[in-house]
Amino acid sequence: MLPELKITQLRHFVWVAELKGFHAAAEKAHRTQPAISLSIRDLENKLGEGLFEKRNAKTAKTELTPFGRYFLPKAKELIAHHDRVAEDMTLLAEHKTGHLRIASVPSIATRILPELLLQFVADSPDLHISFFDGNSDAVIKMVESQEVDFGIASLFHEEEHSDKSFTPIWDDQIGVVCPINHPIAEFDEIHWEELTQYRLIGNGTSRILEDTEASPLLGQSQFYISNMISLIAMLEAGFGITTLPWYAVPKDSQKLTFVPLSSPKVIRHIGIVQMNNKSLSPPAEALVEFIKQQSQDHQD
Amino acid sequence: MLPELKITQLRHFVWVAELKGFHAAAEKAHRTQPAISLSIRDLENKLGEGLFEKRNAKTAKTELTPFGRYFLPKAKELIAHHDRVAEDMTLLAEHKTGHLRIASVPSIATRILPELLLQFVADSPDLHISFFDGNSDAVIKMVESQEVDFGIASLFHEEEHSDKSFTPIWDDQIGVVCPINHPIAEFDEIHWEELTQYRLIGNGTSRILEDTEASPLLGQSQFYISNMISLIAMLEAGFGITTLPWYAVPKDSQKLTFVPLSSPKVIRHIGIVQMNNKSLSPPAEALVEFIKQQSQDHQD
DNA sequence: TTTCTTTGGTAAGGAAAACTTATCAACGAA
DNA sequence: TTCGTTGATAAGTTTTCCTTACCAAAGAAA
Repeated sequence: MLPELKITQLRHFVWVAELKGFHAAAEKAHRTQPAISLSIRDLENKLGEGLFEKRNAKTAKTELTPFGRYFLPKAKELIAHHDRVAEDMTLLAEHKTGHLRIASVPSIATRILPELLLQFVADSPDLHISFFDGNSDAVIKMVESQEVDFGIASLFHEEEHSDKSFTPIWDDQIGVVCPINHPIAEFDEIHWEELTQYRLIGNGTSRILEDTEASPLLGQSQFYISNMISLIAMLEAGFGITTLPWYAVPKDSQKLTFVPLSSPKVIRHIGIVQMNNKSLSPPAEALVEFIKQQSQDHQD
Repeated sequence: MLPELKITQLRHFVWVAELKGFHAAAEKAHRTQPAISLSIRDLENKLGEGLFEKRNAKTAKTELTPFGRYFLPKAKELIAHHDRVAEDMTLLAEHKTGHLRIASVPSIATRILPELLLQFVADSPDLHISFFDGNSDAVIKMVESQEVDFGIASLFHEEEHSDKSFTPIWDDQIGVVCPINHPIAEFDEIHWEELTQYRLIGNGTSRILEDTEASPLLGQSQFYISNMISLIAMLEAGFGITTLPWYAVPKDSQKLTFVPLSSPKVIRHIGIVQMNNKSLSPPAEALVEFIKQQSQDHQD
């Protein structure tokens, strides 16, 4: 019942009106002049009224009818609205804008994400990012409840989470962290049994060793420190040694060093967790791609 | 560079989203389901991002992606805006709304226009009308300066006004107005020379007779009254008689009667004056058409 | 389980819309 | 007058859109 006005037609109309000529408008539209003529005529038919003064008669200038004059600002507004929406959506699709929510385990959150996000955000000034951290279980829970677009976690058992998918990105090897002047600091790698003679401090990541041959180490620990800051302080004070995944070791520590465990060689796969049937928002998708790309580059 | 979103496509998208299905949307759009599928796919390609969750996979329900969810309200707004504009313009073209300015000579203004406008406005509740009256010269001036959309006037000499067009509507015959008990009230028509024996009052319309054989009458007039109300009062008081065009005679006078002049038979053509190269606004055009139609009907 | 029904996606052909080239008439300027 | 410009018009082609016919997947019912 209502006519369906095409944005293109409105543009033609506005151009003819503002450039005062069909030829000029045609050039601007990258069309030929008859195309514009027909487009305008069609628009006039749809609206049921002439937009320009009868142009076959002796009139020289292309001039709007009162009806056309009334229509012009409305057409311009509608075009502007359309362009605003189109631009918004395009920017969003190109992840230049939007809101991104992610959750990550602390190790990646502190060691990897900061500079990675910095790079990612560089050409997306309007992108808002909400960031949460927690252990892998917490991260997975947030993915499940869709509080976040995706999560970065380890300890992922596909059997228990058939509704989610896991894409491994980082291989995080467990090793021993000790002061640089500690005897084992010289080692290139170390066997778990060699640790028994030292004071081992347990921490939140220790349970990774639970199902390995090194599990006896866990019972041996006299100290358990869950807070990472405190743990590092204790280690730096020479209080003892601990096992940690590589990415959980502070990057710039002058006083600590990392020696990989050769046996058991425990590799913790950390990667991206997302819901299977939910596709990601464009910025989220873009970040995931960016992460994959970056980790690829770093491996080469 | 920016994609050009078609309103139709947006409608399809909104329908699929709100009716939660392509089939339902297809029915609403009076299209087949594949048409909707293709329309949505095209829209997705334009935006560069999926709007609905991948539907080939095991997902049952038609569900929006986050991107689609974000787009939905914007699409609805844009459609609403479009419809508002389309409706506005359609109403305007159908003269259901708008602003109409006309000028008319008093005779038509008082005798014809009131009930004619009443009829015309009946189905156009939002139509605003500005009305001016004046003698023919004044009316034509207002048309020239485009203060009014068109004018209703007589005394039109095409030679002097080649930039305007005149459409005669009413034929207004000059006659004698006298009290009903006056001797000439009995006549069916009258010759100008028969008037010389009575006291003739001149008025604003008298100069119509200037170029006719009856011009001697003008010099004979002892009284001249320009104001119509006063003139009528004088006539009703039996002070004398006058010549007037038929349409200038008060319609419902109980005390006066009109006797046409048979010689000279002076017919004053009253009609519509408008600019040649300016087309009328839709309501103006509609009123002109309405007037033509009405006068036609009344003649039959 | 198998079958039926519903979902939407895909392919191929045809109708409709949009655009092109070629041409025309009208007007203004040189 | 002639030329250069305006936009309208006709005919034909390209592109877009839509249709019919068919398919695969998944949920419901037998």
